[in-house]
Amino acid sequence: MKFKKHNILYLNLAQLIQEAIQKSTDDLALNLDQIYLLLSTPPKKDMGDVAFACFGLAKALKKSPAQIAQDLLECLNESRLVLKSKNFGPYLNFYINPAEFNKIILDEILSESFFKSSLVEIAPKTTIEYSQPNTHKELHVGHMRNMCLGNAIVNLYRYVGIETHATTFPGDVGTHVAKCLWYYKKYNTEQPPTIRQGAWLGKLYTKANLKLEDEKGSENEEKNRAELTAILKQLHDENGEYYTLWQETKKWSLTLMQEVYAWANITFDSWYWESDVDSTSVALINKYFEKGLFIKDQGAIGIDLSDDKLGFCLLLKSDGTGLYATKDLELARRKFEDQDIEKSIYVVDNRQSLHFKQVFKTLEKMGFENAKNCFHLQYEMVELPDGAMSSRKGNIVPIQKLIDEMVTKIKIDYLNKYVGDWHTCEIDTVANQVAAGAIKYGMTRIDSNKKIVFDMDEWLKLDGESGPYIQYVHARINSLVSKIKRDPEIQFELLTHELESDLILKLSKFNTIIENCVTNNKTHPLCSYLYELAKAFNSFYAECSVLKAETHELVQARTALADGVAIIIRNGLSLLGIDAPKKM
RNA sequence: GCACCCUUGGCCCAGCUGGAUAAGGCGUCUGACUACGAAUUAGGAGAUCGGGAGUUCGAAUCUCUCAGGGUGCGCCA
Repeated sequence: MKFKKHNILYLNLAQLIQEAIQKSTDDLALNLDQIYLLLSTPPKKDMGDVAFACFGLAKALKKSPAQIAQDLLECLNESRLVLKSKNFGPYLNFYINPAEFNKIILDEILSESFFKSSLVEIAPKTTIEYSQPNTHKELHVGHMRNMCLGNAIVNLYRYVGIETHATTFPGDVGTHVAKCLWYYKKYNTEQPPTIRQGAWLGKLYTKANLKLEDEKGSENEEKNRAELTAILKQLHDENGEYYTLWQETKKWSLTLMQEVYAWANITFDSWYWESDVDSTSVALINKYFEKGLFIKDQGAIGIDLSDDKLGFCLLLKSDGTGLYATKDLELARRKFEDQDIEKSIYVVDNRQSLHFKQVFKTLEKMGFENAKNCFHLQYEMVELPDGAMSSRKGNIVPIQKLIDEMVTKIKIDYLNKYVGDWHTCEIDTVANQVAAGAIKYGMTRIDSNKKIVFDMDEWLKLDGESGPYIQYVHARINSLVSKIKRDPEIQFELLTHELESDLILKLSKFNTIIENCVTNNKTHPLCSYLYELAKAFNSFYAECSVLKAETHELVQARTALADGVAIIIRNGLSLLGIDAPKKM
């Protein structure tokens, strides 16, 4: 995808520099794109607001970068956006003219037109698949990372103007289901609870595993295996008591997923169930086997990808049934053909790296043109301090446990003071919004290729760099802004304090940060940005009084600035799937 | 054995599409509230960016190599 040059300041300065280069030499013409990309931020405020590094021109001009910076300085035209320019060694730095810049940026943000235009020039229609939980298992904080990441990426893609289809692919078939039902029918003595049956079911799955593990090597091992095979056959043939039980219990798991999605405010444009692609995926493989693309080896069917250094990809077991890759091929076919998409993104943890390489390569060999536009967006796992989480072993932190503890903690530590003052339901709403802020920010703020070691006590601490810190700034601004009646005309040029211009410059970079997130499929740059913005506001707030500013006009201008910060925060948090409460 | 990912102050983490003095958070030490909402803020101490080599005018950033940690590699999903 290709982005427009949407940063007004950078575009303006790039044009200015281009003119200066043309004026100073005939030998060299840099295009606007190149100059635009060479602009950066100086390390210190007193060195200017934007820097142009001249190193790249040195070779072509046969002059030192420092000399070039000086020469360019002399050739610079006037610009209303630039107060002054100065060379610092090899850098040509610009000081923004607040009289002009403040108004351009804040007008756009306050009218919200800043967020409305598409940032991309070319945008392939994209499907993003995320959240592939298994039924009959409990959702844990590892699934939460996937959901938060996937949802934020979808939001970011849509924000920049890419037509995006969000889809999910839950696993409702397989041996894990058989194990769970086996235990339920034969050994469970408890009555299913009336609420959260899905979580209870997940615990049965763990018990089933422990029992099977326990009886390994005993006289029961063979019997257990035979029983599981029989259950799988019933599920496959779609009849029998286990099939009925499967239908019932699958609903419980679905309810669990829907509760969590509803809490996290996540929706999908389509749901693909694994059971749904099961039989057609086998047919698909057989079709291509007959065409001669796949080979039979030791009774099983697969594709030899060793020429591509991807080993052998097994597609049909010797009993004729499919595997994970089998279903992913059929699912990909449906996405390409049913949804008419050009690009396909899979948000799945990095253990599946080889799997997706094999699937994408196989799709290519099957003749799908868009196979080259498939992308595995991988992320590292969420682990516990004593190692990996495993539903099989039962050492997991369930999502609902995290949510419950977080909500409770927020009510006790922060919202208790409003009891009697606010409606109970209002406290409840805000507690959930703040909990979501903490959890979603926590899940998206770390680079996706770093693992997260989950420690409940650490997560419940809400100070420092956190979602609630940013939400708090928003709430505080909301309270501030509501105290002032706004004039129709604001004198933005009055905002000349260092902390004010710093804030405005940061605000202007919002879309550039988003561009960075989308090009790299990352969420953490947006998190860092919002935190830095919130922090910069707090510094401003501590130093510059808004309500007690010296003049009426300055009160107005600062209020408008604060409002602009709140608007950026609100929009930025919403891309992370986080609400910004008006009070908290 | 092969492949991929990670390694930055006591702990966590940003910077990695090469550039100016490596940015934050937690913890720690010292200050600021009868408040424009302290879920806040001002400041101090704390880093040979895992080791080594190379490319470059310039490397936390790119290449190679070594070490440590993690993950994956045909009948689970």
